[in-house]
Amino acid sequence: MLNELGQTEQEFLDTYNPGKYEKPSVTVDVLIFAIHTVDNPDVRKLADKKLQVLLVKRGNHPYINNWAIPGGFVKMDEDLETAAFRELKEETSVDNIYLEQLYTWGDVNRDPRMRIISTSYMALINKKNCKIQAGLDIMDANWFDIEVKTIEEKETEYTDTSIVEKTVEILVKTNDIVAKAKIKETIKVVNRFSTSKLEILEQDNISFDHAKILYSGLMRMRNKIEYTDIAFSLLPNEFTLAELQQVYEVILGKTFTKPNFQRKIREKVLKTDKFERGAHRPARLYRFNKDWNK
Amino acid sequence: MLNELGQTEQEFLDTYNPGKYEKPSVTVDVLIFAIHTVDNPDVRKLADKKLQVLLVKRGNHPYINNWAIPGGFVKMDEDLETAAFRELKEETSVDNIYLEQLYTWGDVNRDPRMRIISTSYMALINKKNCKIQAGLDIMDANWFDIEVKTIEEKETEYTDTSIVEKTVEILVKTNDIVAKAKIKETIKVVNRFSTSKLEILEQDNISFDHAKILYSGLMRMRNKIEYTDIAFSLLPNEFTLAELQQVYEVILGKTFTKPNFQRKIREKVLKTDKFERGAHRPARLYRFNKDWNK
DNA sequence: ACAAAAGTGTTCCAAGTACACCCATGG
DNA sequence: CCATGGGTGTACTTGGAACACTTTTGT
Repeated sequence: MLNELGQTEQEFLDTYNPGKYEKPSVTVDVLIFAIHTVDNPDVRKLADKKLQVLLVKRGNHPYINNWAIPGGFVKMDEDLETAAFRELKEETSVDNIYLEQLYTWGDVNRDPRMRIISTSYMALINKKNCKIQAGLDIMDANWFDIEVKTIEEKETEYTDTSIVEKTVEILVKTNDIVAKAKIKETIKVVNRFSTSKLEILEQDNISFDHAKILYSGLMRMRNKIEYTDIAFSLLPNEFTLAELQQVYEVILGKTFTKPNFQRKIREKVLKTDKFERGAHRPARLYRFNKDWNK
Repeated sequence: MLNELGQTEQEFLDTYNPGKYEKPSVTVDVLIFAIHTVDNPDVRKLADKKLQVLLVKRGNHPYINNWAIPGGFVKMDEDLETAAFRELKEETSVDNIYLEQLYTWGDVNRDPRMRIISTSYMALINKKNCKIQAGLDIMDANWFDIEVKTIEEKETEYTDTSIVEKTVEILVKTNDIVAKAKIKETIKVVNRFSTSKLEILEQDNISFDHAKILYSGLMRMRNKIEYTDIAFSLLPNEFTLAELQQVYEVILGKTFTKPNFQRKIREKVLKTDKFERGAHRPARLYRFNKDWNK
């Protein structure tokens, strides 16, 4: 089969010039989430749990000394997902993890250096399996507690259109570092078509559009925890039902009553014969039932 | 604030060389779905509905004369989403549409010409609003009926691992063109971690990895129709409940009973005073209730 | 009249929600 | 003994699935 120039496929490929056009750079950014357990000095009280994200400090312009989602350029000889795994390993050296592609961010001016298109991934890890390693050109890496607050929610109704504008504040912090951003989410419904848009209104100590990436990762997590297994990726192989409940609560930002929660997740777990140690009244340990959706 | 070389941000940006590393090309591919109504000569019988996708014929190597998802390179001065809208408009010239980012495909050897990373989008359109336009380097564009058949589903169970391998055949066809592919989906669960992989086993008359893109678009559609509004994007502003039911059935590949379906979508629609015309027994027209989830 | 589709009601079951209660244990 | 959390049962409500039935209209 010949093309319009009378070339065979081999001839076409041999003369093809891939450098003809200017190209954007491509990076991967990996949101690494974990649950942090805050041990309580009073044994009778339950240990608290917090949702955390791993951020790295930028060592160069732009956003020098601000915090960013770990990531880097995709190499020419590695798949996109391989690049994400590589970035993840450079930070955490985990063996077995959950990694999911989230979204690709491609606005023209996301990065002041040049056109960069970035595919974001989300990793959920069990903190006991990982040690944070400082990367090469990274000055520092740290786990940040996450707080999301809705500041304002406004709805405007027209005949065939409705616009919902929601302003949220994302705050991430360690014991002595704070970074934050104010984000506006606009959901517009015109007739039967809905569109959604994210904007950064203001930000402090957070780099690029990373607050948007973090926010959309959190929202994806909230959605997926309801109908998938992802909660278990944040826990060790064996866990108590109270721990599992805490994970659901900290991600969804709401509370459940114990009997109802246990019925809700009944099919997703299997009893073991083991019990936790060192607690007030040791609770039974459970493990994930991989056949729950059959 | 100075970096390690003692540069200010402006100095850094002025001397920054974006061409240092080799870069992949970036494209967008837009899956354009629509519902086709097959009018029935017998007025007393209900018109049939089919799910269709718009494909274009490749005019050059590789995969010359095979069919492909419409798409093209992202320009340096346009956002990723803008590029997707541009591609969509080049094919359909629609005014108001649903467009959603699906997934970014970044395997090293997706394209024999060079390294291409492609972000796929999904558009759902109402066929009455669009005329197909042949693009510039496109020989032909056509609506294809879609059929998905599960060929085999095999499950292997180990102590801590289970592997589900599902083989499906995707067949797209017009009156005189057929293209098809066999795809294997592997879902592996190790302990509490699940991973999923798509492979093309064989394909005929379909270009690149586009069968994978089409398959994952179809699956996304099936998932989203259950908890979102997307079905309405495929219909005109006013529709009968039977039409809406047909859309659900054709996307999910299963049937509903009328009373149950109507209760299921009761909250999502609003009655109008109008009735359809020309039917055996004209049915009431409904429209989308944009406030259904309040 | 009858075929085909529009349109409505009733019953059953499963999953979620609210709430009430007893049991075990460290301080 | 009592605070704190572990563990269980019961009743109510909601949404889906199955099925039975009446009404309207072109041929």
